[in-house]
Amino acid sequence: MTQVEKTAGMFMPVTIGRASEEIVLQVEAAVLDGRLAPGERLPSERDMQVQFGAGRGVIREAIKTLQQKGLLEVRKGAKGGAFVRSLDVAHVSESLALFLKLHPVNPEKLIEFRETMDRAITVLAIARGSAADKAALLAGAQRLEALLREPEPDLAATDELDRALNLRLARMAANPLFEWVMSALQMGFSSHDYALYADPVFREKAAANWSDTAQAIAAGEPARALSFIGHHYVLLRQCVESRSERPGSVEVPFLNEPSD
Amino acid sequence: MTQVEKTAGMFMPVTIGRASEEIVLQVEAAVLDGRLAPGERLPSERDMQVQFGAGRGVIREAIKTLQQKGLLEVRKGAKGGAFVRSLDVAHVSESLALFLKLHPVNPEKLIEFRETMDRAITVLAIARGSAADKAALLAGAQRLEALLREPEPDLAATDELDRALNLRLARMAANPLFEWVMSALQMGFSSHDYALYADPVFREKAAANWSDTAQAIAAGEPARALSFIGHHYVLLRQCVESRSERPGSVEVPFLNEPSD
DNA sequence: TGCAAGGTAATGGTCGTACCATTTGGGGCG
DNA sequence: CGCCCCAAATGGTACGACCATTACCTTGCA
Repeated sequence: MTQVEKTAGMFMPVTIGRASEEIVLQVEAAVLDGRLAPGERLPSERDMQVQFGAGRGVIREAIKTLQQKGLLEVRKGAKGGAFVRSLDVAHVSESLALFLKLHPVNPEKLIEFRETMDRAITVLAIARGSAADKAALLAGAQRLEALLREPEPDLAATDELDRALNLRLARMAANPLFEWVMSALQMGFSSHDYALYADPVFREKAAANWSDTAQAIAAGEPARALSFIGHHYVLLRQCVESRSERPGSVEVPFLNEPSD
Repeated sequence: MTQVEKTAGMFMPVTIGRASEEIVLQVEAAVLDGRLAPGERLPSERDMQVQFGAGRGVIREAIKTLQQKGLLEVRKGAKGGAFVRSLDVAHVSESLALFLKLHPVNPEKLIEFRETMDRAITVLAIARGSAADKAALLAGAQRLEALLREPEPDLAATDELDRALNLRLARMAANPLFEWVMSALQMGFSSHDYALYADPVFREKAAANWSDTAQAIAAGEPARALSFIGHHYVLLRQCVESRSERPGSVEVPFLNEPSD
């Protein structure tokens, strides 16, 4: 390594307390104030071992922490190493999603919250979404409807498409905070919509309603769109309530284990 | 360790891919489906080394990751070890704060999101909040107004009180999701509010408006309350815009470092 | 000359061992 | 009976070795 490291002198040997925490703080500070930009590469573990005056295990633990924080991305092999990463909103959503998985909420509360978000997002998306976005949303909704009208719908595929559509809609709102929350909600719980599409009674109505909603959005008709959204959540509430009336598997209602 | 570990047979030796990731997944799964409850202690690193059939470094890296996720808390010394922790919303806040530091979102987006939440919360709080809650909210708002009318207001105190009022309002909505999301975003908001209360021009109006809002909520008048909330955000927008017009200290606008 | 195959060096991933630092708890001594 | 000190448990750190993967370069063949 004859090439001069940019990070030469950027880091101080650690002396106090938990060494790895100290390293995390130093690197994090360097990223936050721009001394390290996204895409830049940190020295190799063995070089940092020298710069920080610490053992390699400590360096690796610090990198692991920073990786988990979403600040670093690690590639192996020659020209590999730890690279500064531009933290994306999905990472923050994961954090919230994990929290939500550990704190089960009443389905009604979840529906209430989602409906609130959905209404706000829809209005914003109509105002800000591009024509291409709206066309794509409509096409997706119609594809979802087609999938759901098949005699034996692929629920995994429809669930996935439903998620993608919701996420696209949130993105059209052009406000990362809405995107963050919706994305977290999707990661945190998902089986409501899944259940909605699982029931053949609700499936068709919900599918048609999605298309209607997308059409209203594409046409720039917020009032119509909000009506359809209201309809969607009426269906969802009916579906959830009808399931909770039936005994059996009521105890663990809406948290699906990501079984792998 | 003659005592039988509860975790005996709970974990499988790792064989595939990145070993530490595999361990993280196994422990996370155990926590998520309740096999490991908050407060419980995992085996010692040396024991897990045997259970997972991996080196100690790998175990430690997995623990570090889980610690960073907020799922574990590590204590050293005898009777120490890794303990399952009940993930709190503050952890999500940290994650979001880091994101906001790296991707400063337009203050307008922040305000937009918050206004949406606030309107929904207000309507719910009026419908569901107890009389005692409403009285306490009103009393707090009036105390805030009194504090802000002093010639030299204690901005730290008013900021704290404002925070408490917002949190109380969110709690009155009786939907934990609103409360969590508002909590997670508190620190993104706080410097805006700080600016609002720091400016003597806006201070008085905002203070009076808080009281008006609380009064409308206490009186069960949603339309009035929403009008006042609209007024609040008009003020906030004016304040932010007037600050962004003035050069100087615009670079570091709204995130205050939680220095500890 | 061009391209493909194999070698080589850089680098993260894993393992093992040894030792240090901290905390708990109990046993011995006053 | 109470205080102090030592021993055990356990996380924290260091060092060294080797493996696996990857990018790059050299060599040799067409």
